[in-house]
Amino acid sequence: MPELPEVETVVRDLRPLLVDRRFVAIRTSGQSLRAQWEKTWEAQLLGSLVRAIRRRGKWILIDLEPAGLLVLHLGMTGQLTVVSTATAVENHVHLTFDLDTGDQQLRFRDIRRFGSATYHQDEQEWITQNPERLGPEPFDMEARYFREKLAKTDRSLKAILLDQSVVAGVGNIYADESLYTAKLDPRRRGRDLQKTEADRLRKAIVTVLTRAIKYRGSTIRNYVGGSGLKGGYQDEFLVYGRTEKPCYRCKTPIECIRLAGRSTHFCPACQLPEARR
DNA sequence: ACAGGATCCTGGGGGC
DNA sequence: TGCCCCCAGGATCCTG
Repeated sequence: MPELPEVETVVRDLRPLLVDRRFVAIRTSGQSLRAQWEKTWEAQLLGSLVRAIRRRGKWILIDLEPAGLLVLHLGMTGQLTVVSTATAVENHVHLTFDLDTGDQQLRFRDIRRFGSATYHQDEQEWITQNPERLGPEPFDMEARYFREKLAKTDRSLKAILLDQSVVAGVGNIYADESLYTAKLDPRRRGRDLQKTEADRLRKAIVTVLTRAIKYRGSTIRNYVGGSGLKGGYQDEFLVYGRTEKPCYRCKTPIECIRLAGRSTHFCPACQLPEARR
C-alpha cells in the first residue's frame, strides 16, 4: 500500500497530535505482524515522551525521550492514526498506545499484517538490524548518483525504481506514474538510458511524489492519513490502473503487463524511445 | 546478476 | 446466496 506520499501524509498528520505526548498504556492484539513484537519493549515505551516523528523511505520513525526509537512500516494495508479513546475499535487493530491527553490513542491497524512495528535503542541500531539498505530520499538524490546506478545494471527501469536500496520510497503506483511522466518504457534496461533520459526520470519522480503529497497520497482501498482522512491522488493518476483506457497524451490504449512481479501500466506508444516512435 | 515465482495475510470483486 | 479464483500502495526468500 502506502508509498512515500502516503507515509509522508501520515507523519505530517500525526506530528501535532503526537509530539510532546507520553505513552501511558500499551495494548497488543496478540496477532503477529511481519516482525515479532517483544513484550519487553513495552517497559521501555511506557512513560516515554515523543520528541519527534519523521519518515525515511516508507518507514515511520518516532523518536522517544529519554531514549529509544519506535519504527513502523505500513506494509500494504497499515493504518496509523490518533483517535479519540471513545472511537469504536475496528477489527485488525494490533497496537494501541494511550496518550497522556487522557482521551486519545495511537492505533496501528493492519488488515493483512504485512506491516511491522519494532523498538530500537537508537537509529543506528535500527539501521544495523534492518536488512533493507535504504537508498537516498528521492528529493535529495543527486543526478550523478542516479545516472551511475542506472548505468551499472541490466535490470528493467520498473525493477530499479521498486528497489528501495536505489531510491527510497517509490512503490508500484509512483513507479508507473514517474515512468509515464518521463516518457520511458518500464521494460528498458537501466544501462540503456541516455544521460538526459536518466535525468528526466529523476525529475519525474520528484514531480510526481511532490504532487501526490499535495493531494495527501492515494487511497485505493485501505489507506488513510494520520487523522483517518483518505487521500485524493487516486483521481489524478495518469496511467496507474488505466488499463485499456486512452492515453492522455496520444489516445493509445494503456497496457498492463507483469514486470518485476508487479502489475505495470504504461502507454505502448509514447513511452517508447524516441528512435522507435 | 537478474527474472520469476512463492510466501507472509485478509478482503473485495467478478464469474458462474 | 455461495463458491472459487484472481487481484491488491510491500518485502523477502528461493530457484534457475
